[in-house]
Amino acid sequence: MLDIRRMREDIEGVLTAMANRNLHNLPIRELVEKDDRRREMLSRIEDLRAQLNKESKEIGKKVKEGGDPAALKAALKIVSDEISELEKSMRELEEIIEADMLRIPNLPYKTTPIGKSAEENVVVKSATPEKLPFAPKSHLELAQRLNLFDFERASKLSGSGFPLYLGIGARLERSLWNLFLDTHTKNGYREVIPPLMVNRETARGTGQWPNLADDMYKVEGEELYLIPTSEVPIANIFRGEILDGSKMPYRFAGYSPCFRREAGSYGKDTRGFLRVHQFNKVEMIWLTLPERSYDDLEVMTGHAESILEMLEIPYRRLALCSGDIGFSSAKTYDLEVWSPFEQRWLEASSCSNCEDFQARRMALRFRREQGAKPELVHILNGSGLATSRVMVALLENHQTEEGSIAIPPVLRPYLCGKTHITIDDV
RNA sequence: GGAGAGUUGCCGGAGCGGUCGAACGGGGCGGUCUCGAAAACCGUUGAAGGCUACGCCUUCCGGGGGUUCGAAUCCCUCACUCUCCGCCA
Repeated sequence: MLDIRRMREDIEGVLTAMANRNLHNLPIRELVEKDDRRREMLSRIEDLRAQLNKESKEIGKKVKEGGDPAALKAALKIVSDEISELEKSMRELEEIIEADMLRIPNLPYKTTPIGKSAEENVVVKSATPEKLPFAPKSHLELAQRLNLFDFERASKLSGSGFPLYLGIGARLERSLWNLFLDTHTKNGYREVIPPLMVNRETARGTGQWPNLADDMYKVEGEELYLIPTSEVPIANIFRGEILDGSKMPYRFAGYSPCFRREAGSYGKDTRGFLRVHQFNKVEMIWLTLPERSYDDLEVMTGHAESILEMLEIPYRRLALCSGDIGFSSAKTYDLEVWSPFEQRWLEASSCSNCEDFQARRMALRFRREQGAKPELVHILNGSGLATSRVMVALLENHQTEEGSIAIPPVLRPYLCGKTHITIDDV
């Protein structure tokens, strides 16, 4: 959520920022007008209430002294009724204002490139993938040959887009998130296992609700959603609290399965692991100070990159343009891994600085020192990493001519020291 | 699933329908004392918003609604916590 004062002060700037997100019909001006009306009502109500409080105390005194307060009571009843009526109208207006405010996305940061769509994202750095000395197979073909996953039976169990890992495939998947978590804890992150279902308030805090609610699975008969990313529960851990600024940044790394309906994306990357309804991800969350959040974004993104380097997977980093960053983000880096079979880059991580956008929604604040005013926390989130996309790159980049997979040294301790995954492992 | 109890400020813990933003204790901060420290004593210590602002006003005692001139105090409702029973991983 944006600060409505920001809109009041710089309405043109906000409109321009939204235009850079390809949003041209947001009710910004209307919101400011509504807020004007809200403020008028508020000060009227406060005046009346001051009068009511003061004179109600007079009644108390009079009663104690044995006087008859009937006349005063009648007069105050009128004031009281007027307050009730005004409050009702103001509540209605506030609900309208909030409903609109919740649907206005964050402002892109000044270093976010201006652009309309993914084509205008800026490559910050990029590996030049070596060409394999043989015709590379797709991750699907490799996985089927080695019997790592079973997509057919998975769809029997749950429908399309659900993974079923088997044997060494399951073990490999688990070794990936173990490596990720171990790396993060070495880097000083605190490990988390969050709830996989969250209530509406939590989904609202990070910005999934109401705008992106249709992308989440909702539990029937309950006000609960399956998390689309563990960013949602982790970033909300301290919702409504005031943190100790001297202990910040707070950094968390959490593994969870992620559930996404992917409504409306049929036909796009639907084969194999590229787009699924359930995948595994380790998420990094920073609750940090405003003045350092952009430096922290670099550090956090570097942590995700270091894992790709350990796994010897070619990757590149993009700065997403204003038209492509997510709803809550002010600045986002995407990390993309190379698919030798498809000869293209695949998104494996997204690292964002949401500044105080989510913190304002969830009233998450910190205090620099005793007695200082609470300030809004800056929240960063980053995938570190999504195992399914990494799995695709791992299989395809480390395949051998015979169709086995060379295991990068860093992963071998998690796989009993094995150097290759071969058909014999089945 | 059944029965009961509770939810108050940084923490513990009072609270009669009428100066209750809230007694009391602890903690924190400041001060007196001291060579310093402890003890003791004194003071201070929540948030949000508004204003013809170094002062005043409004709101907040789990969330929401109601009764009333007036509610932390009464009523309804929801959420959560705890205890006992049942069931289970």
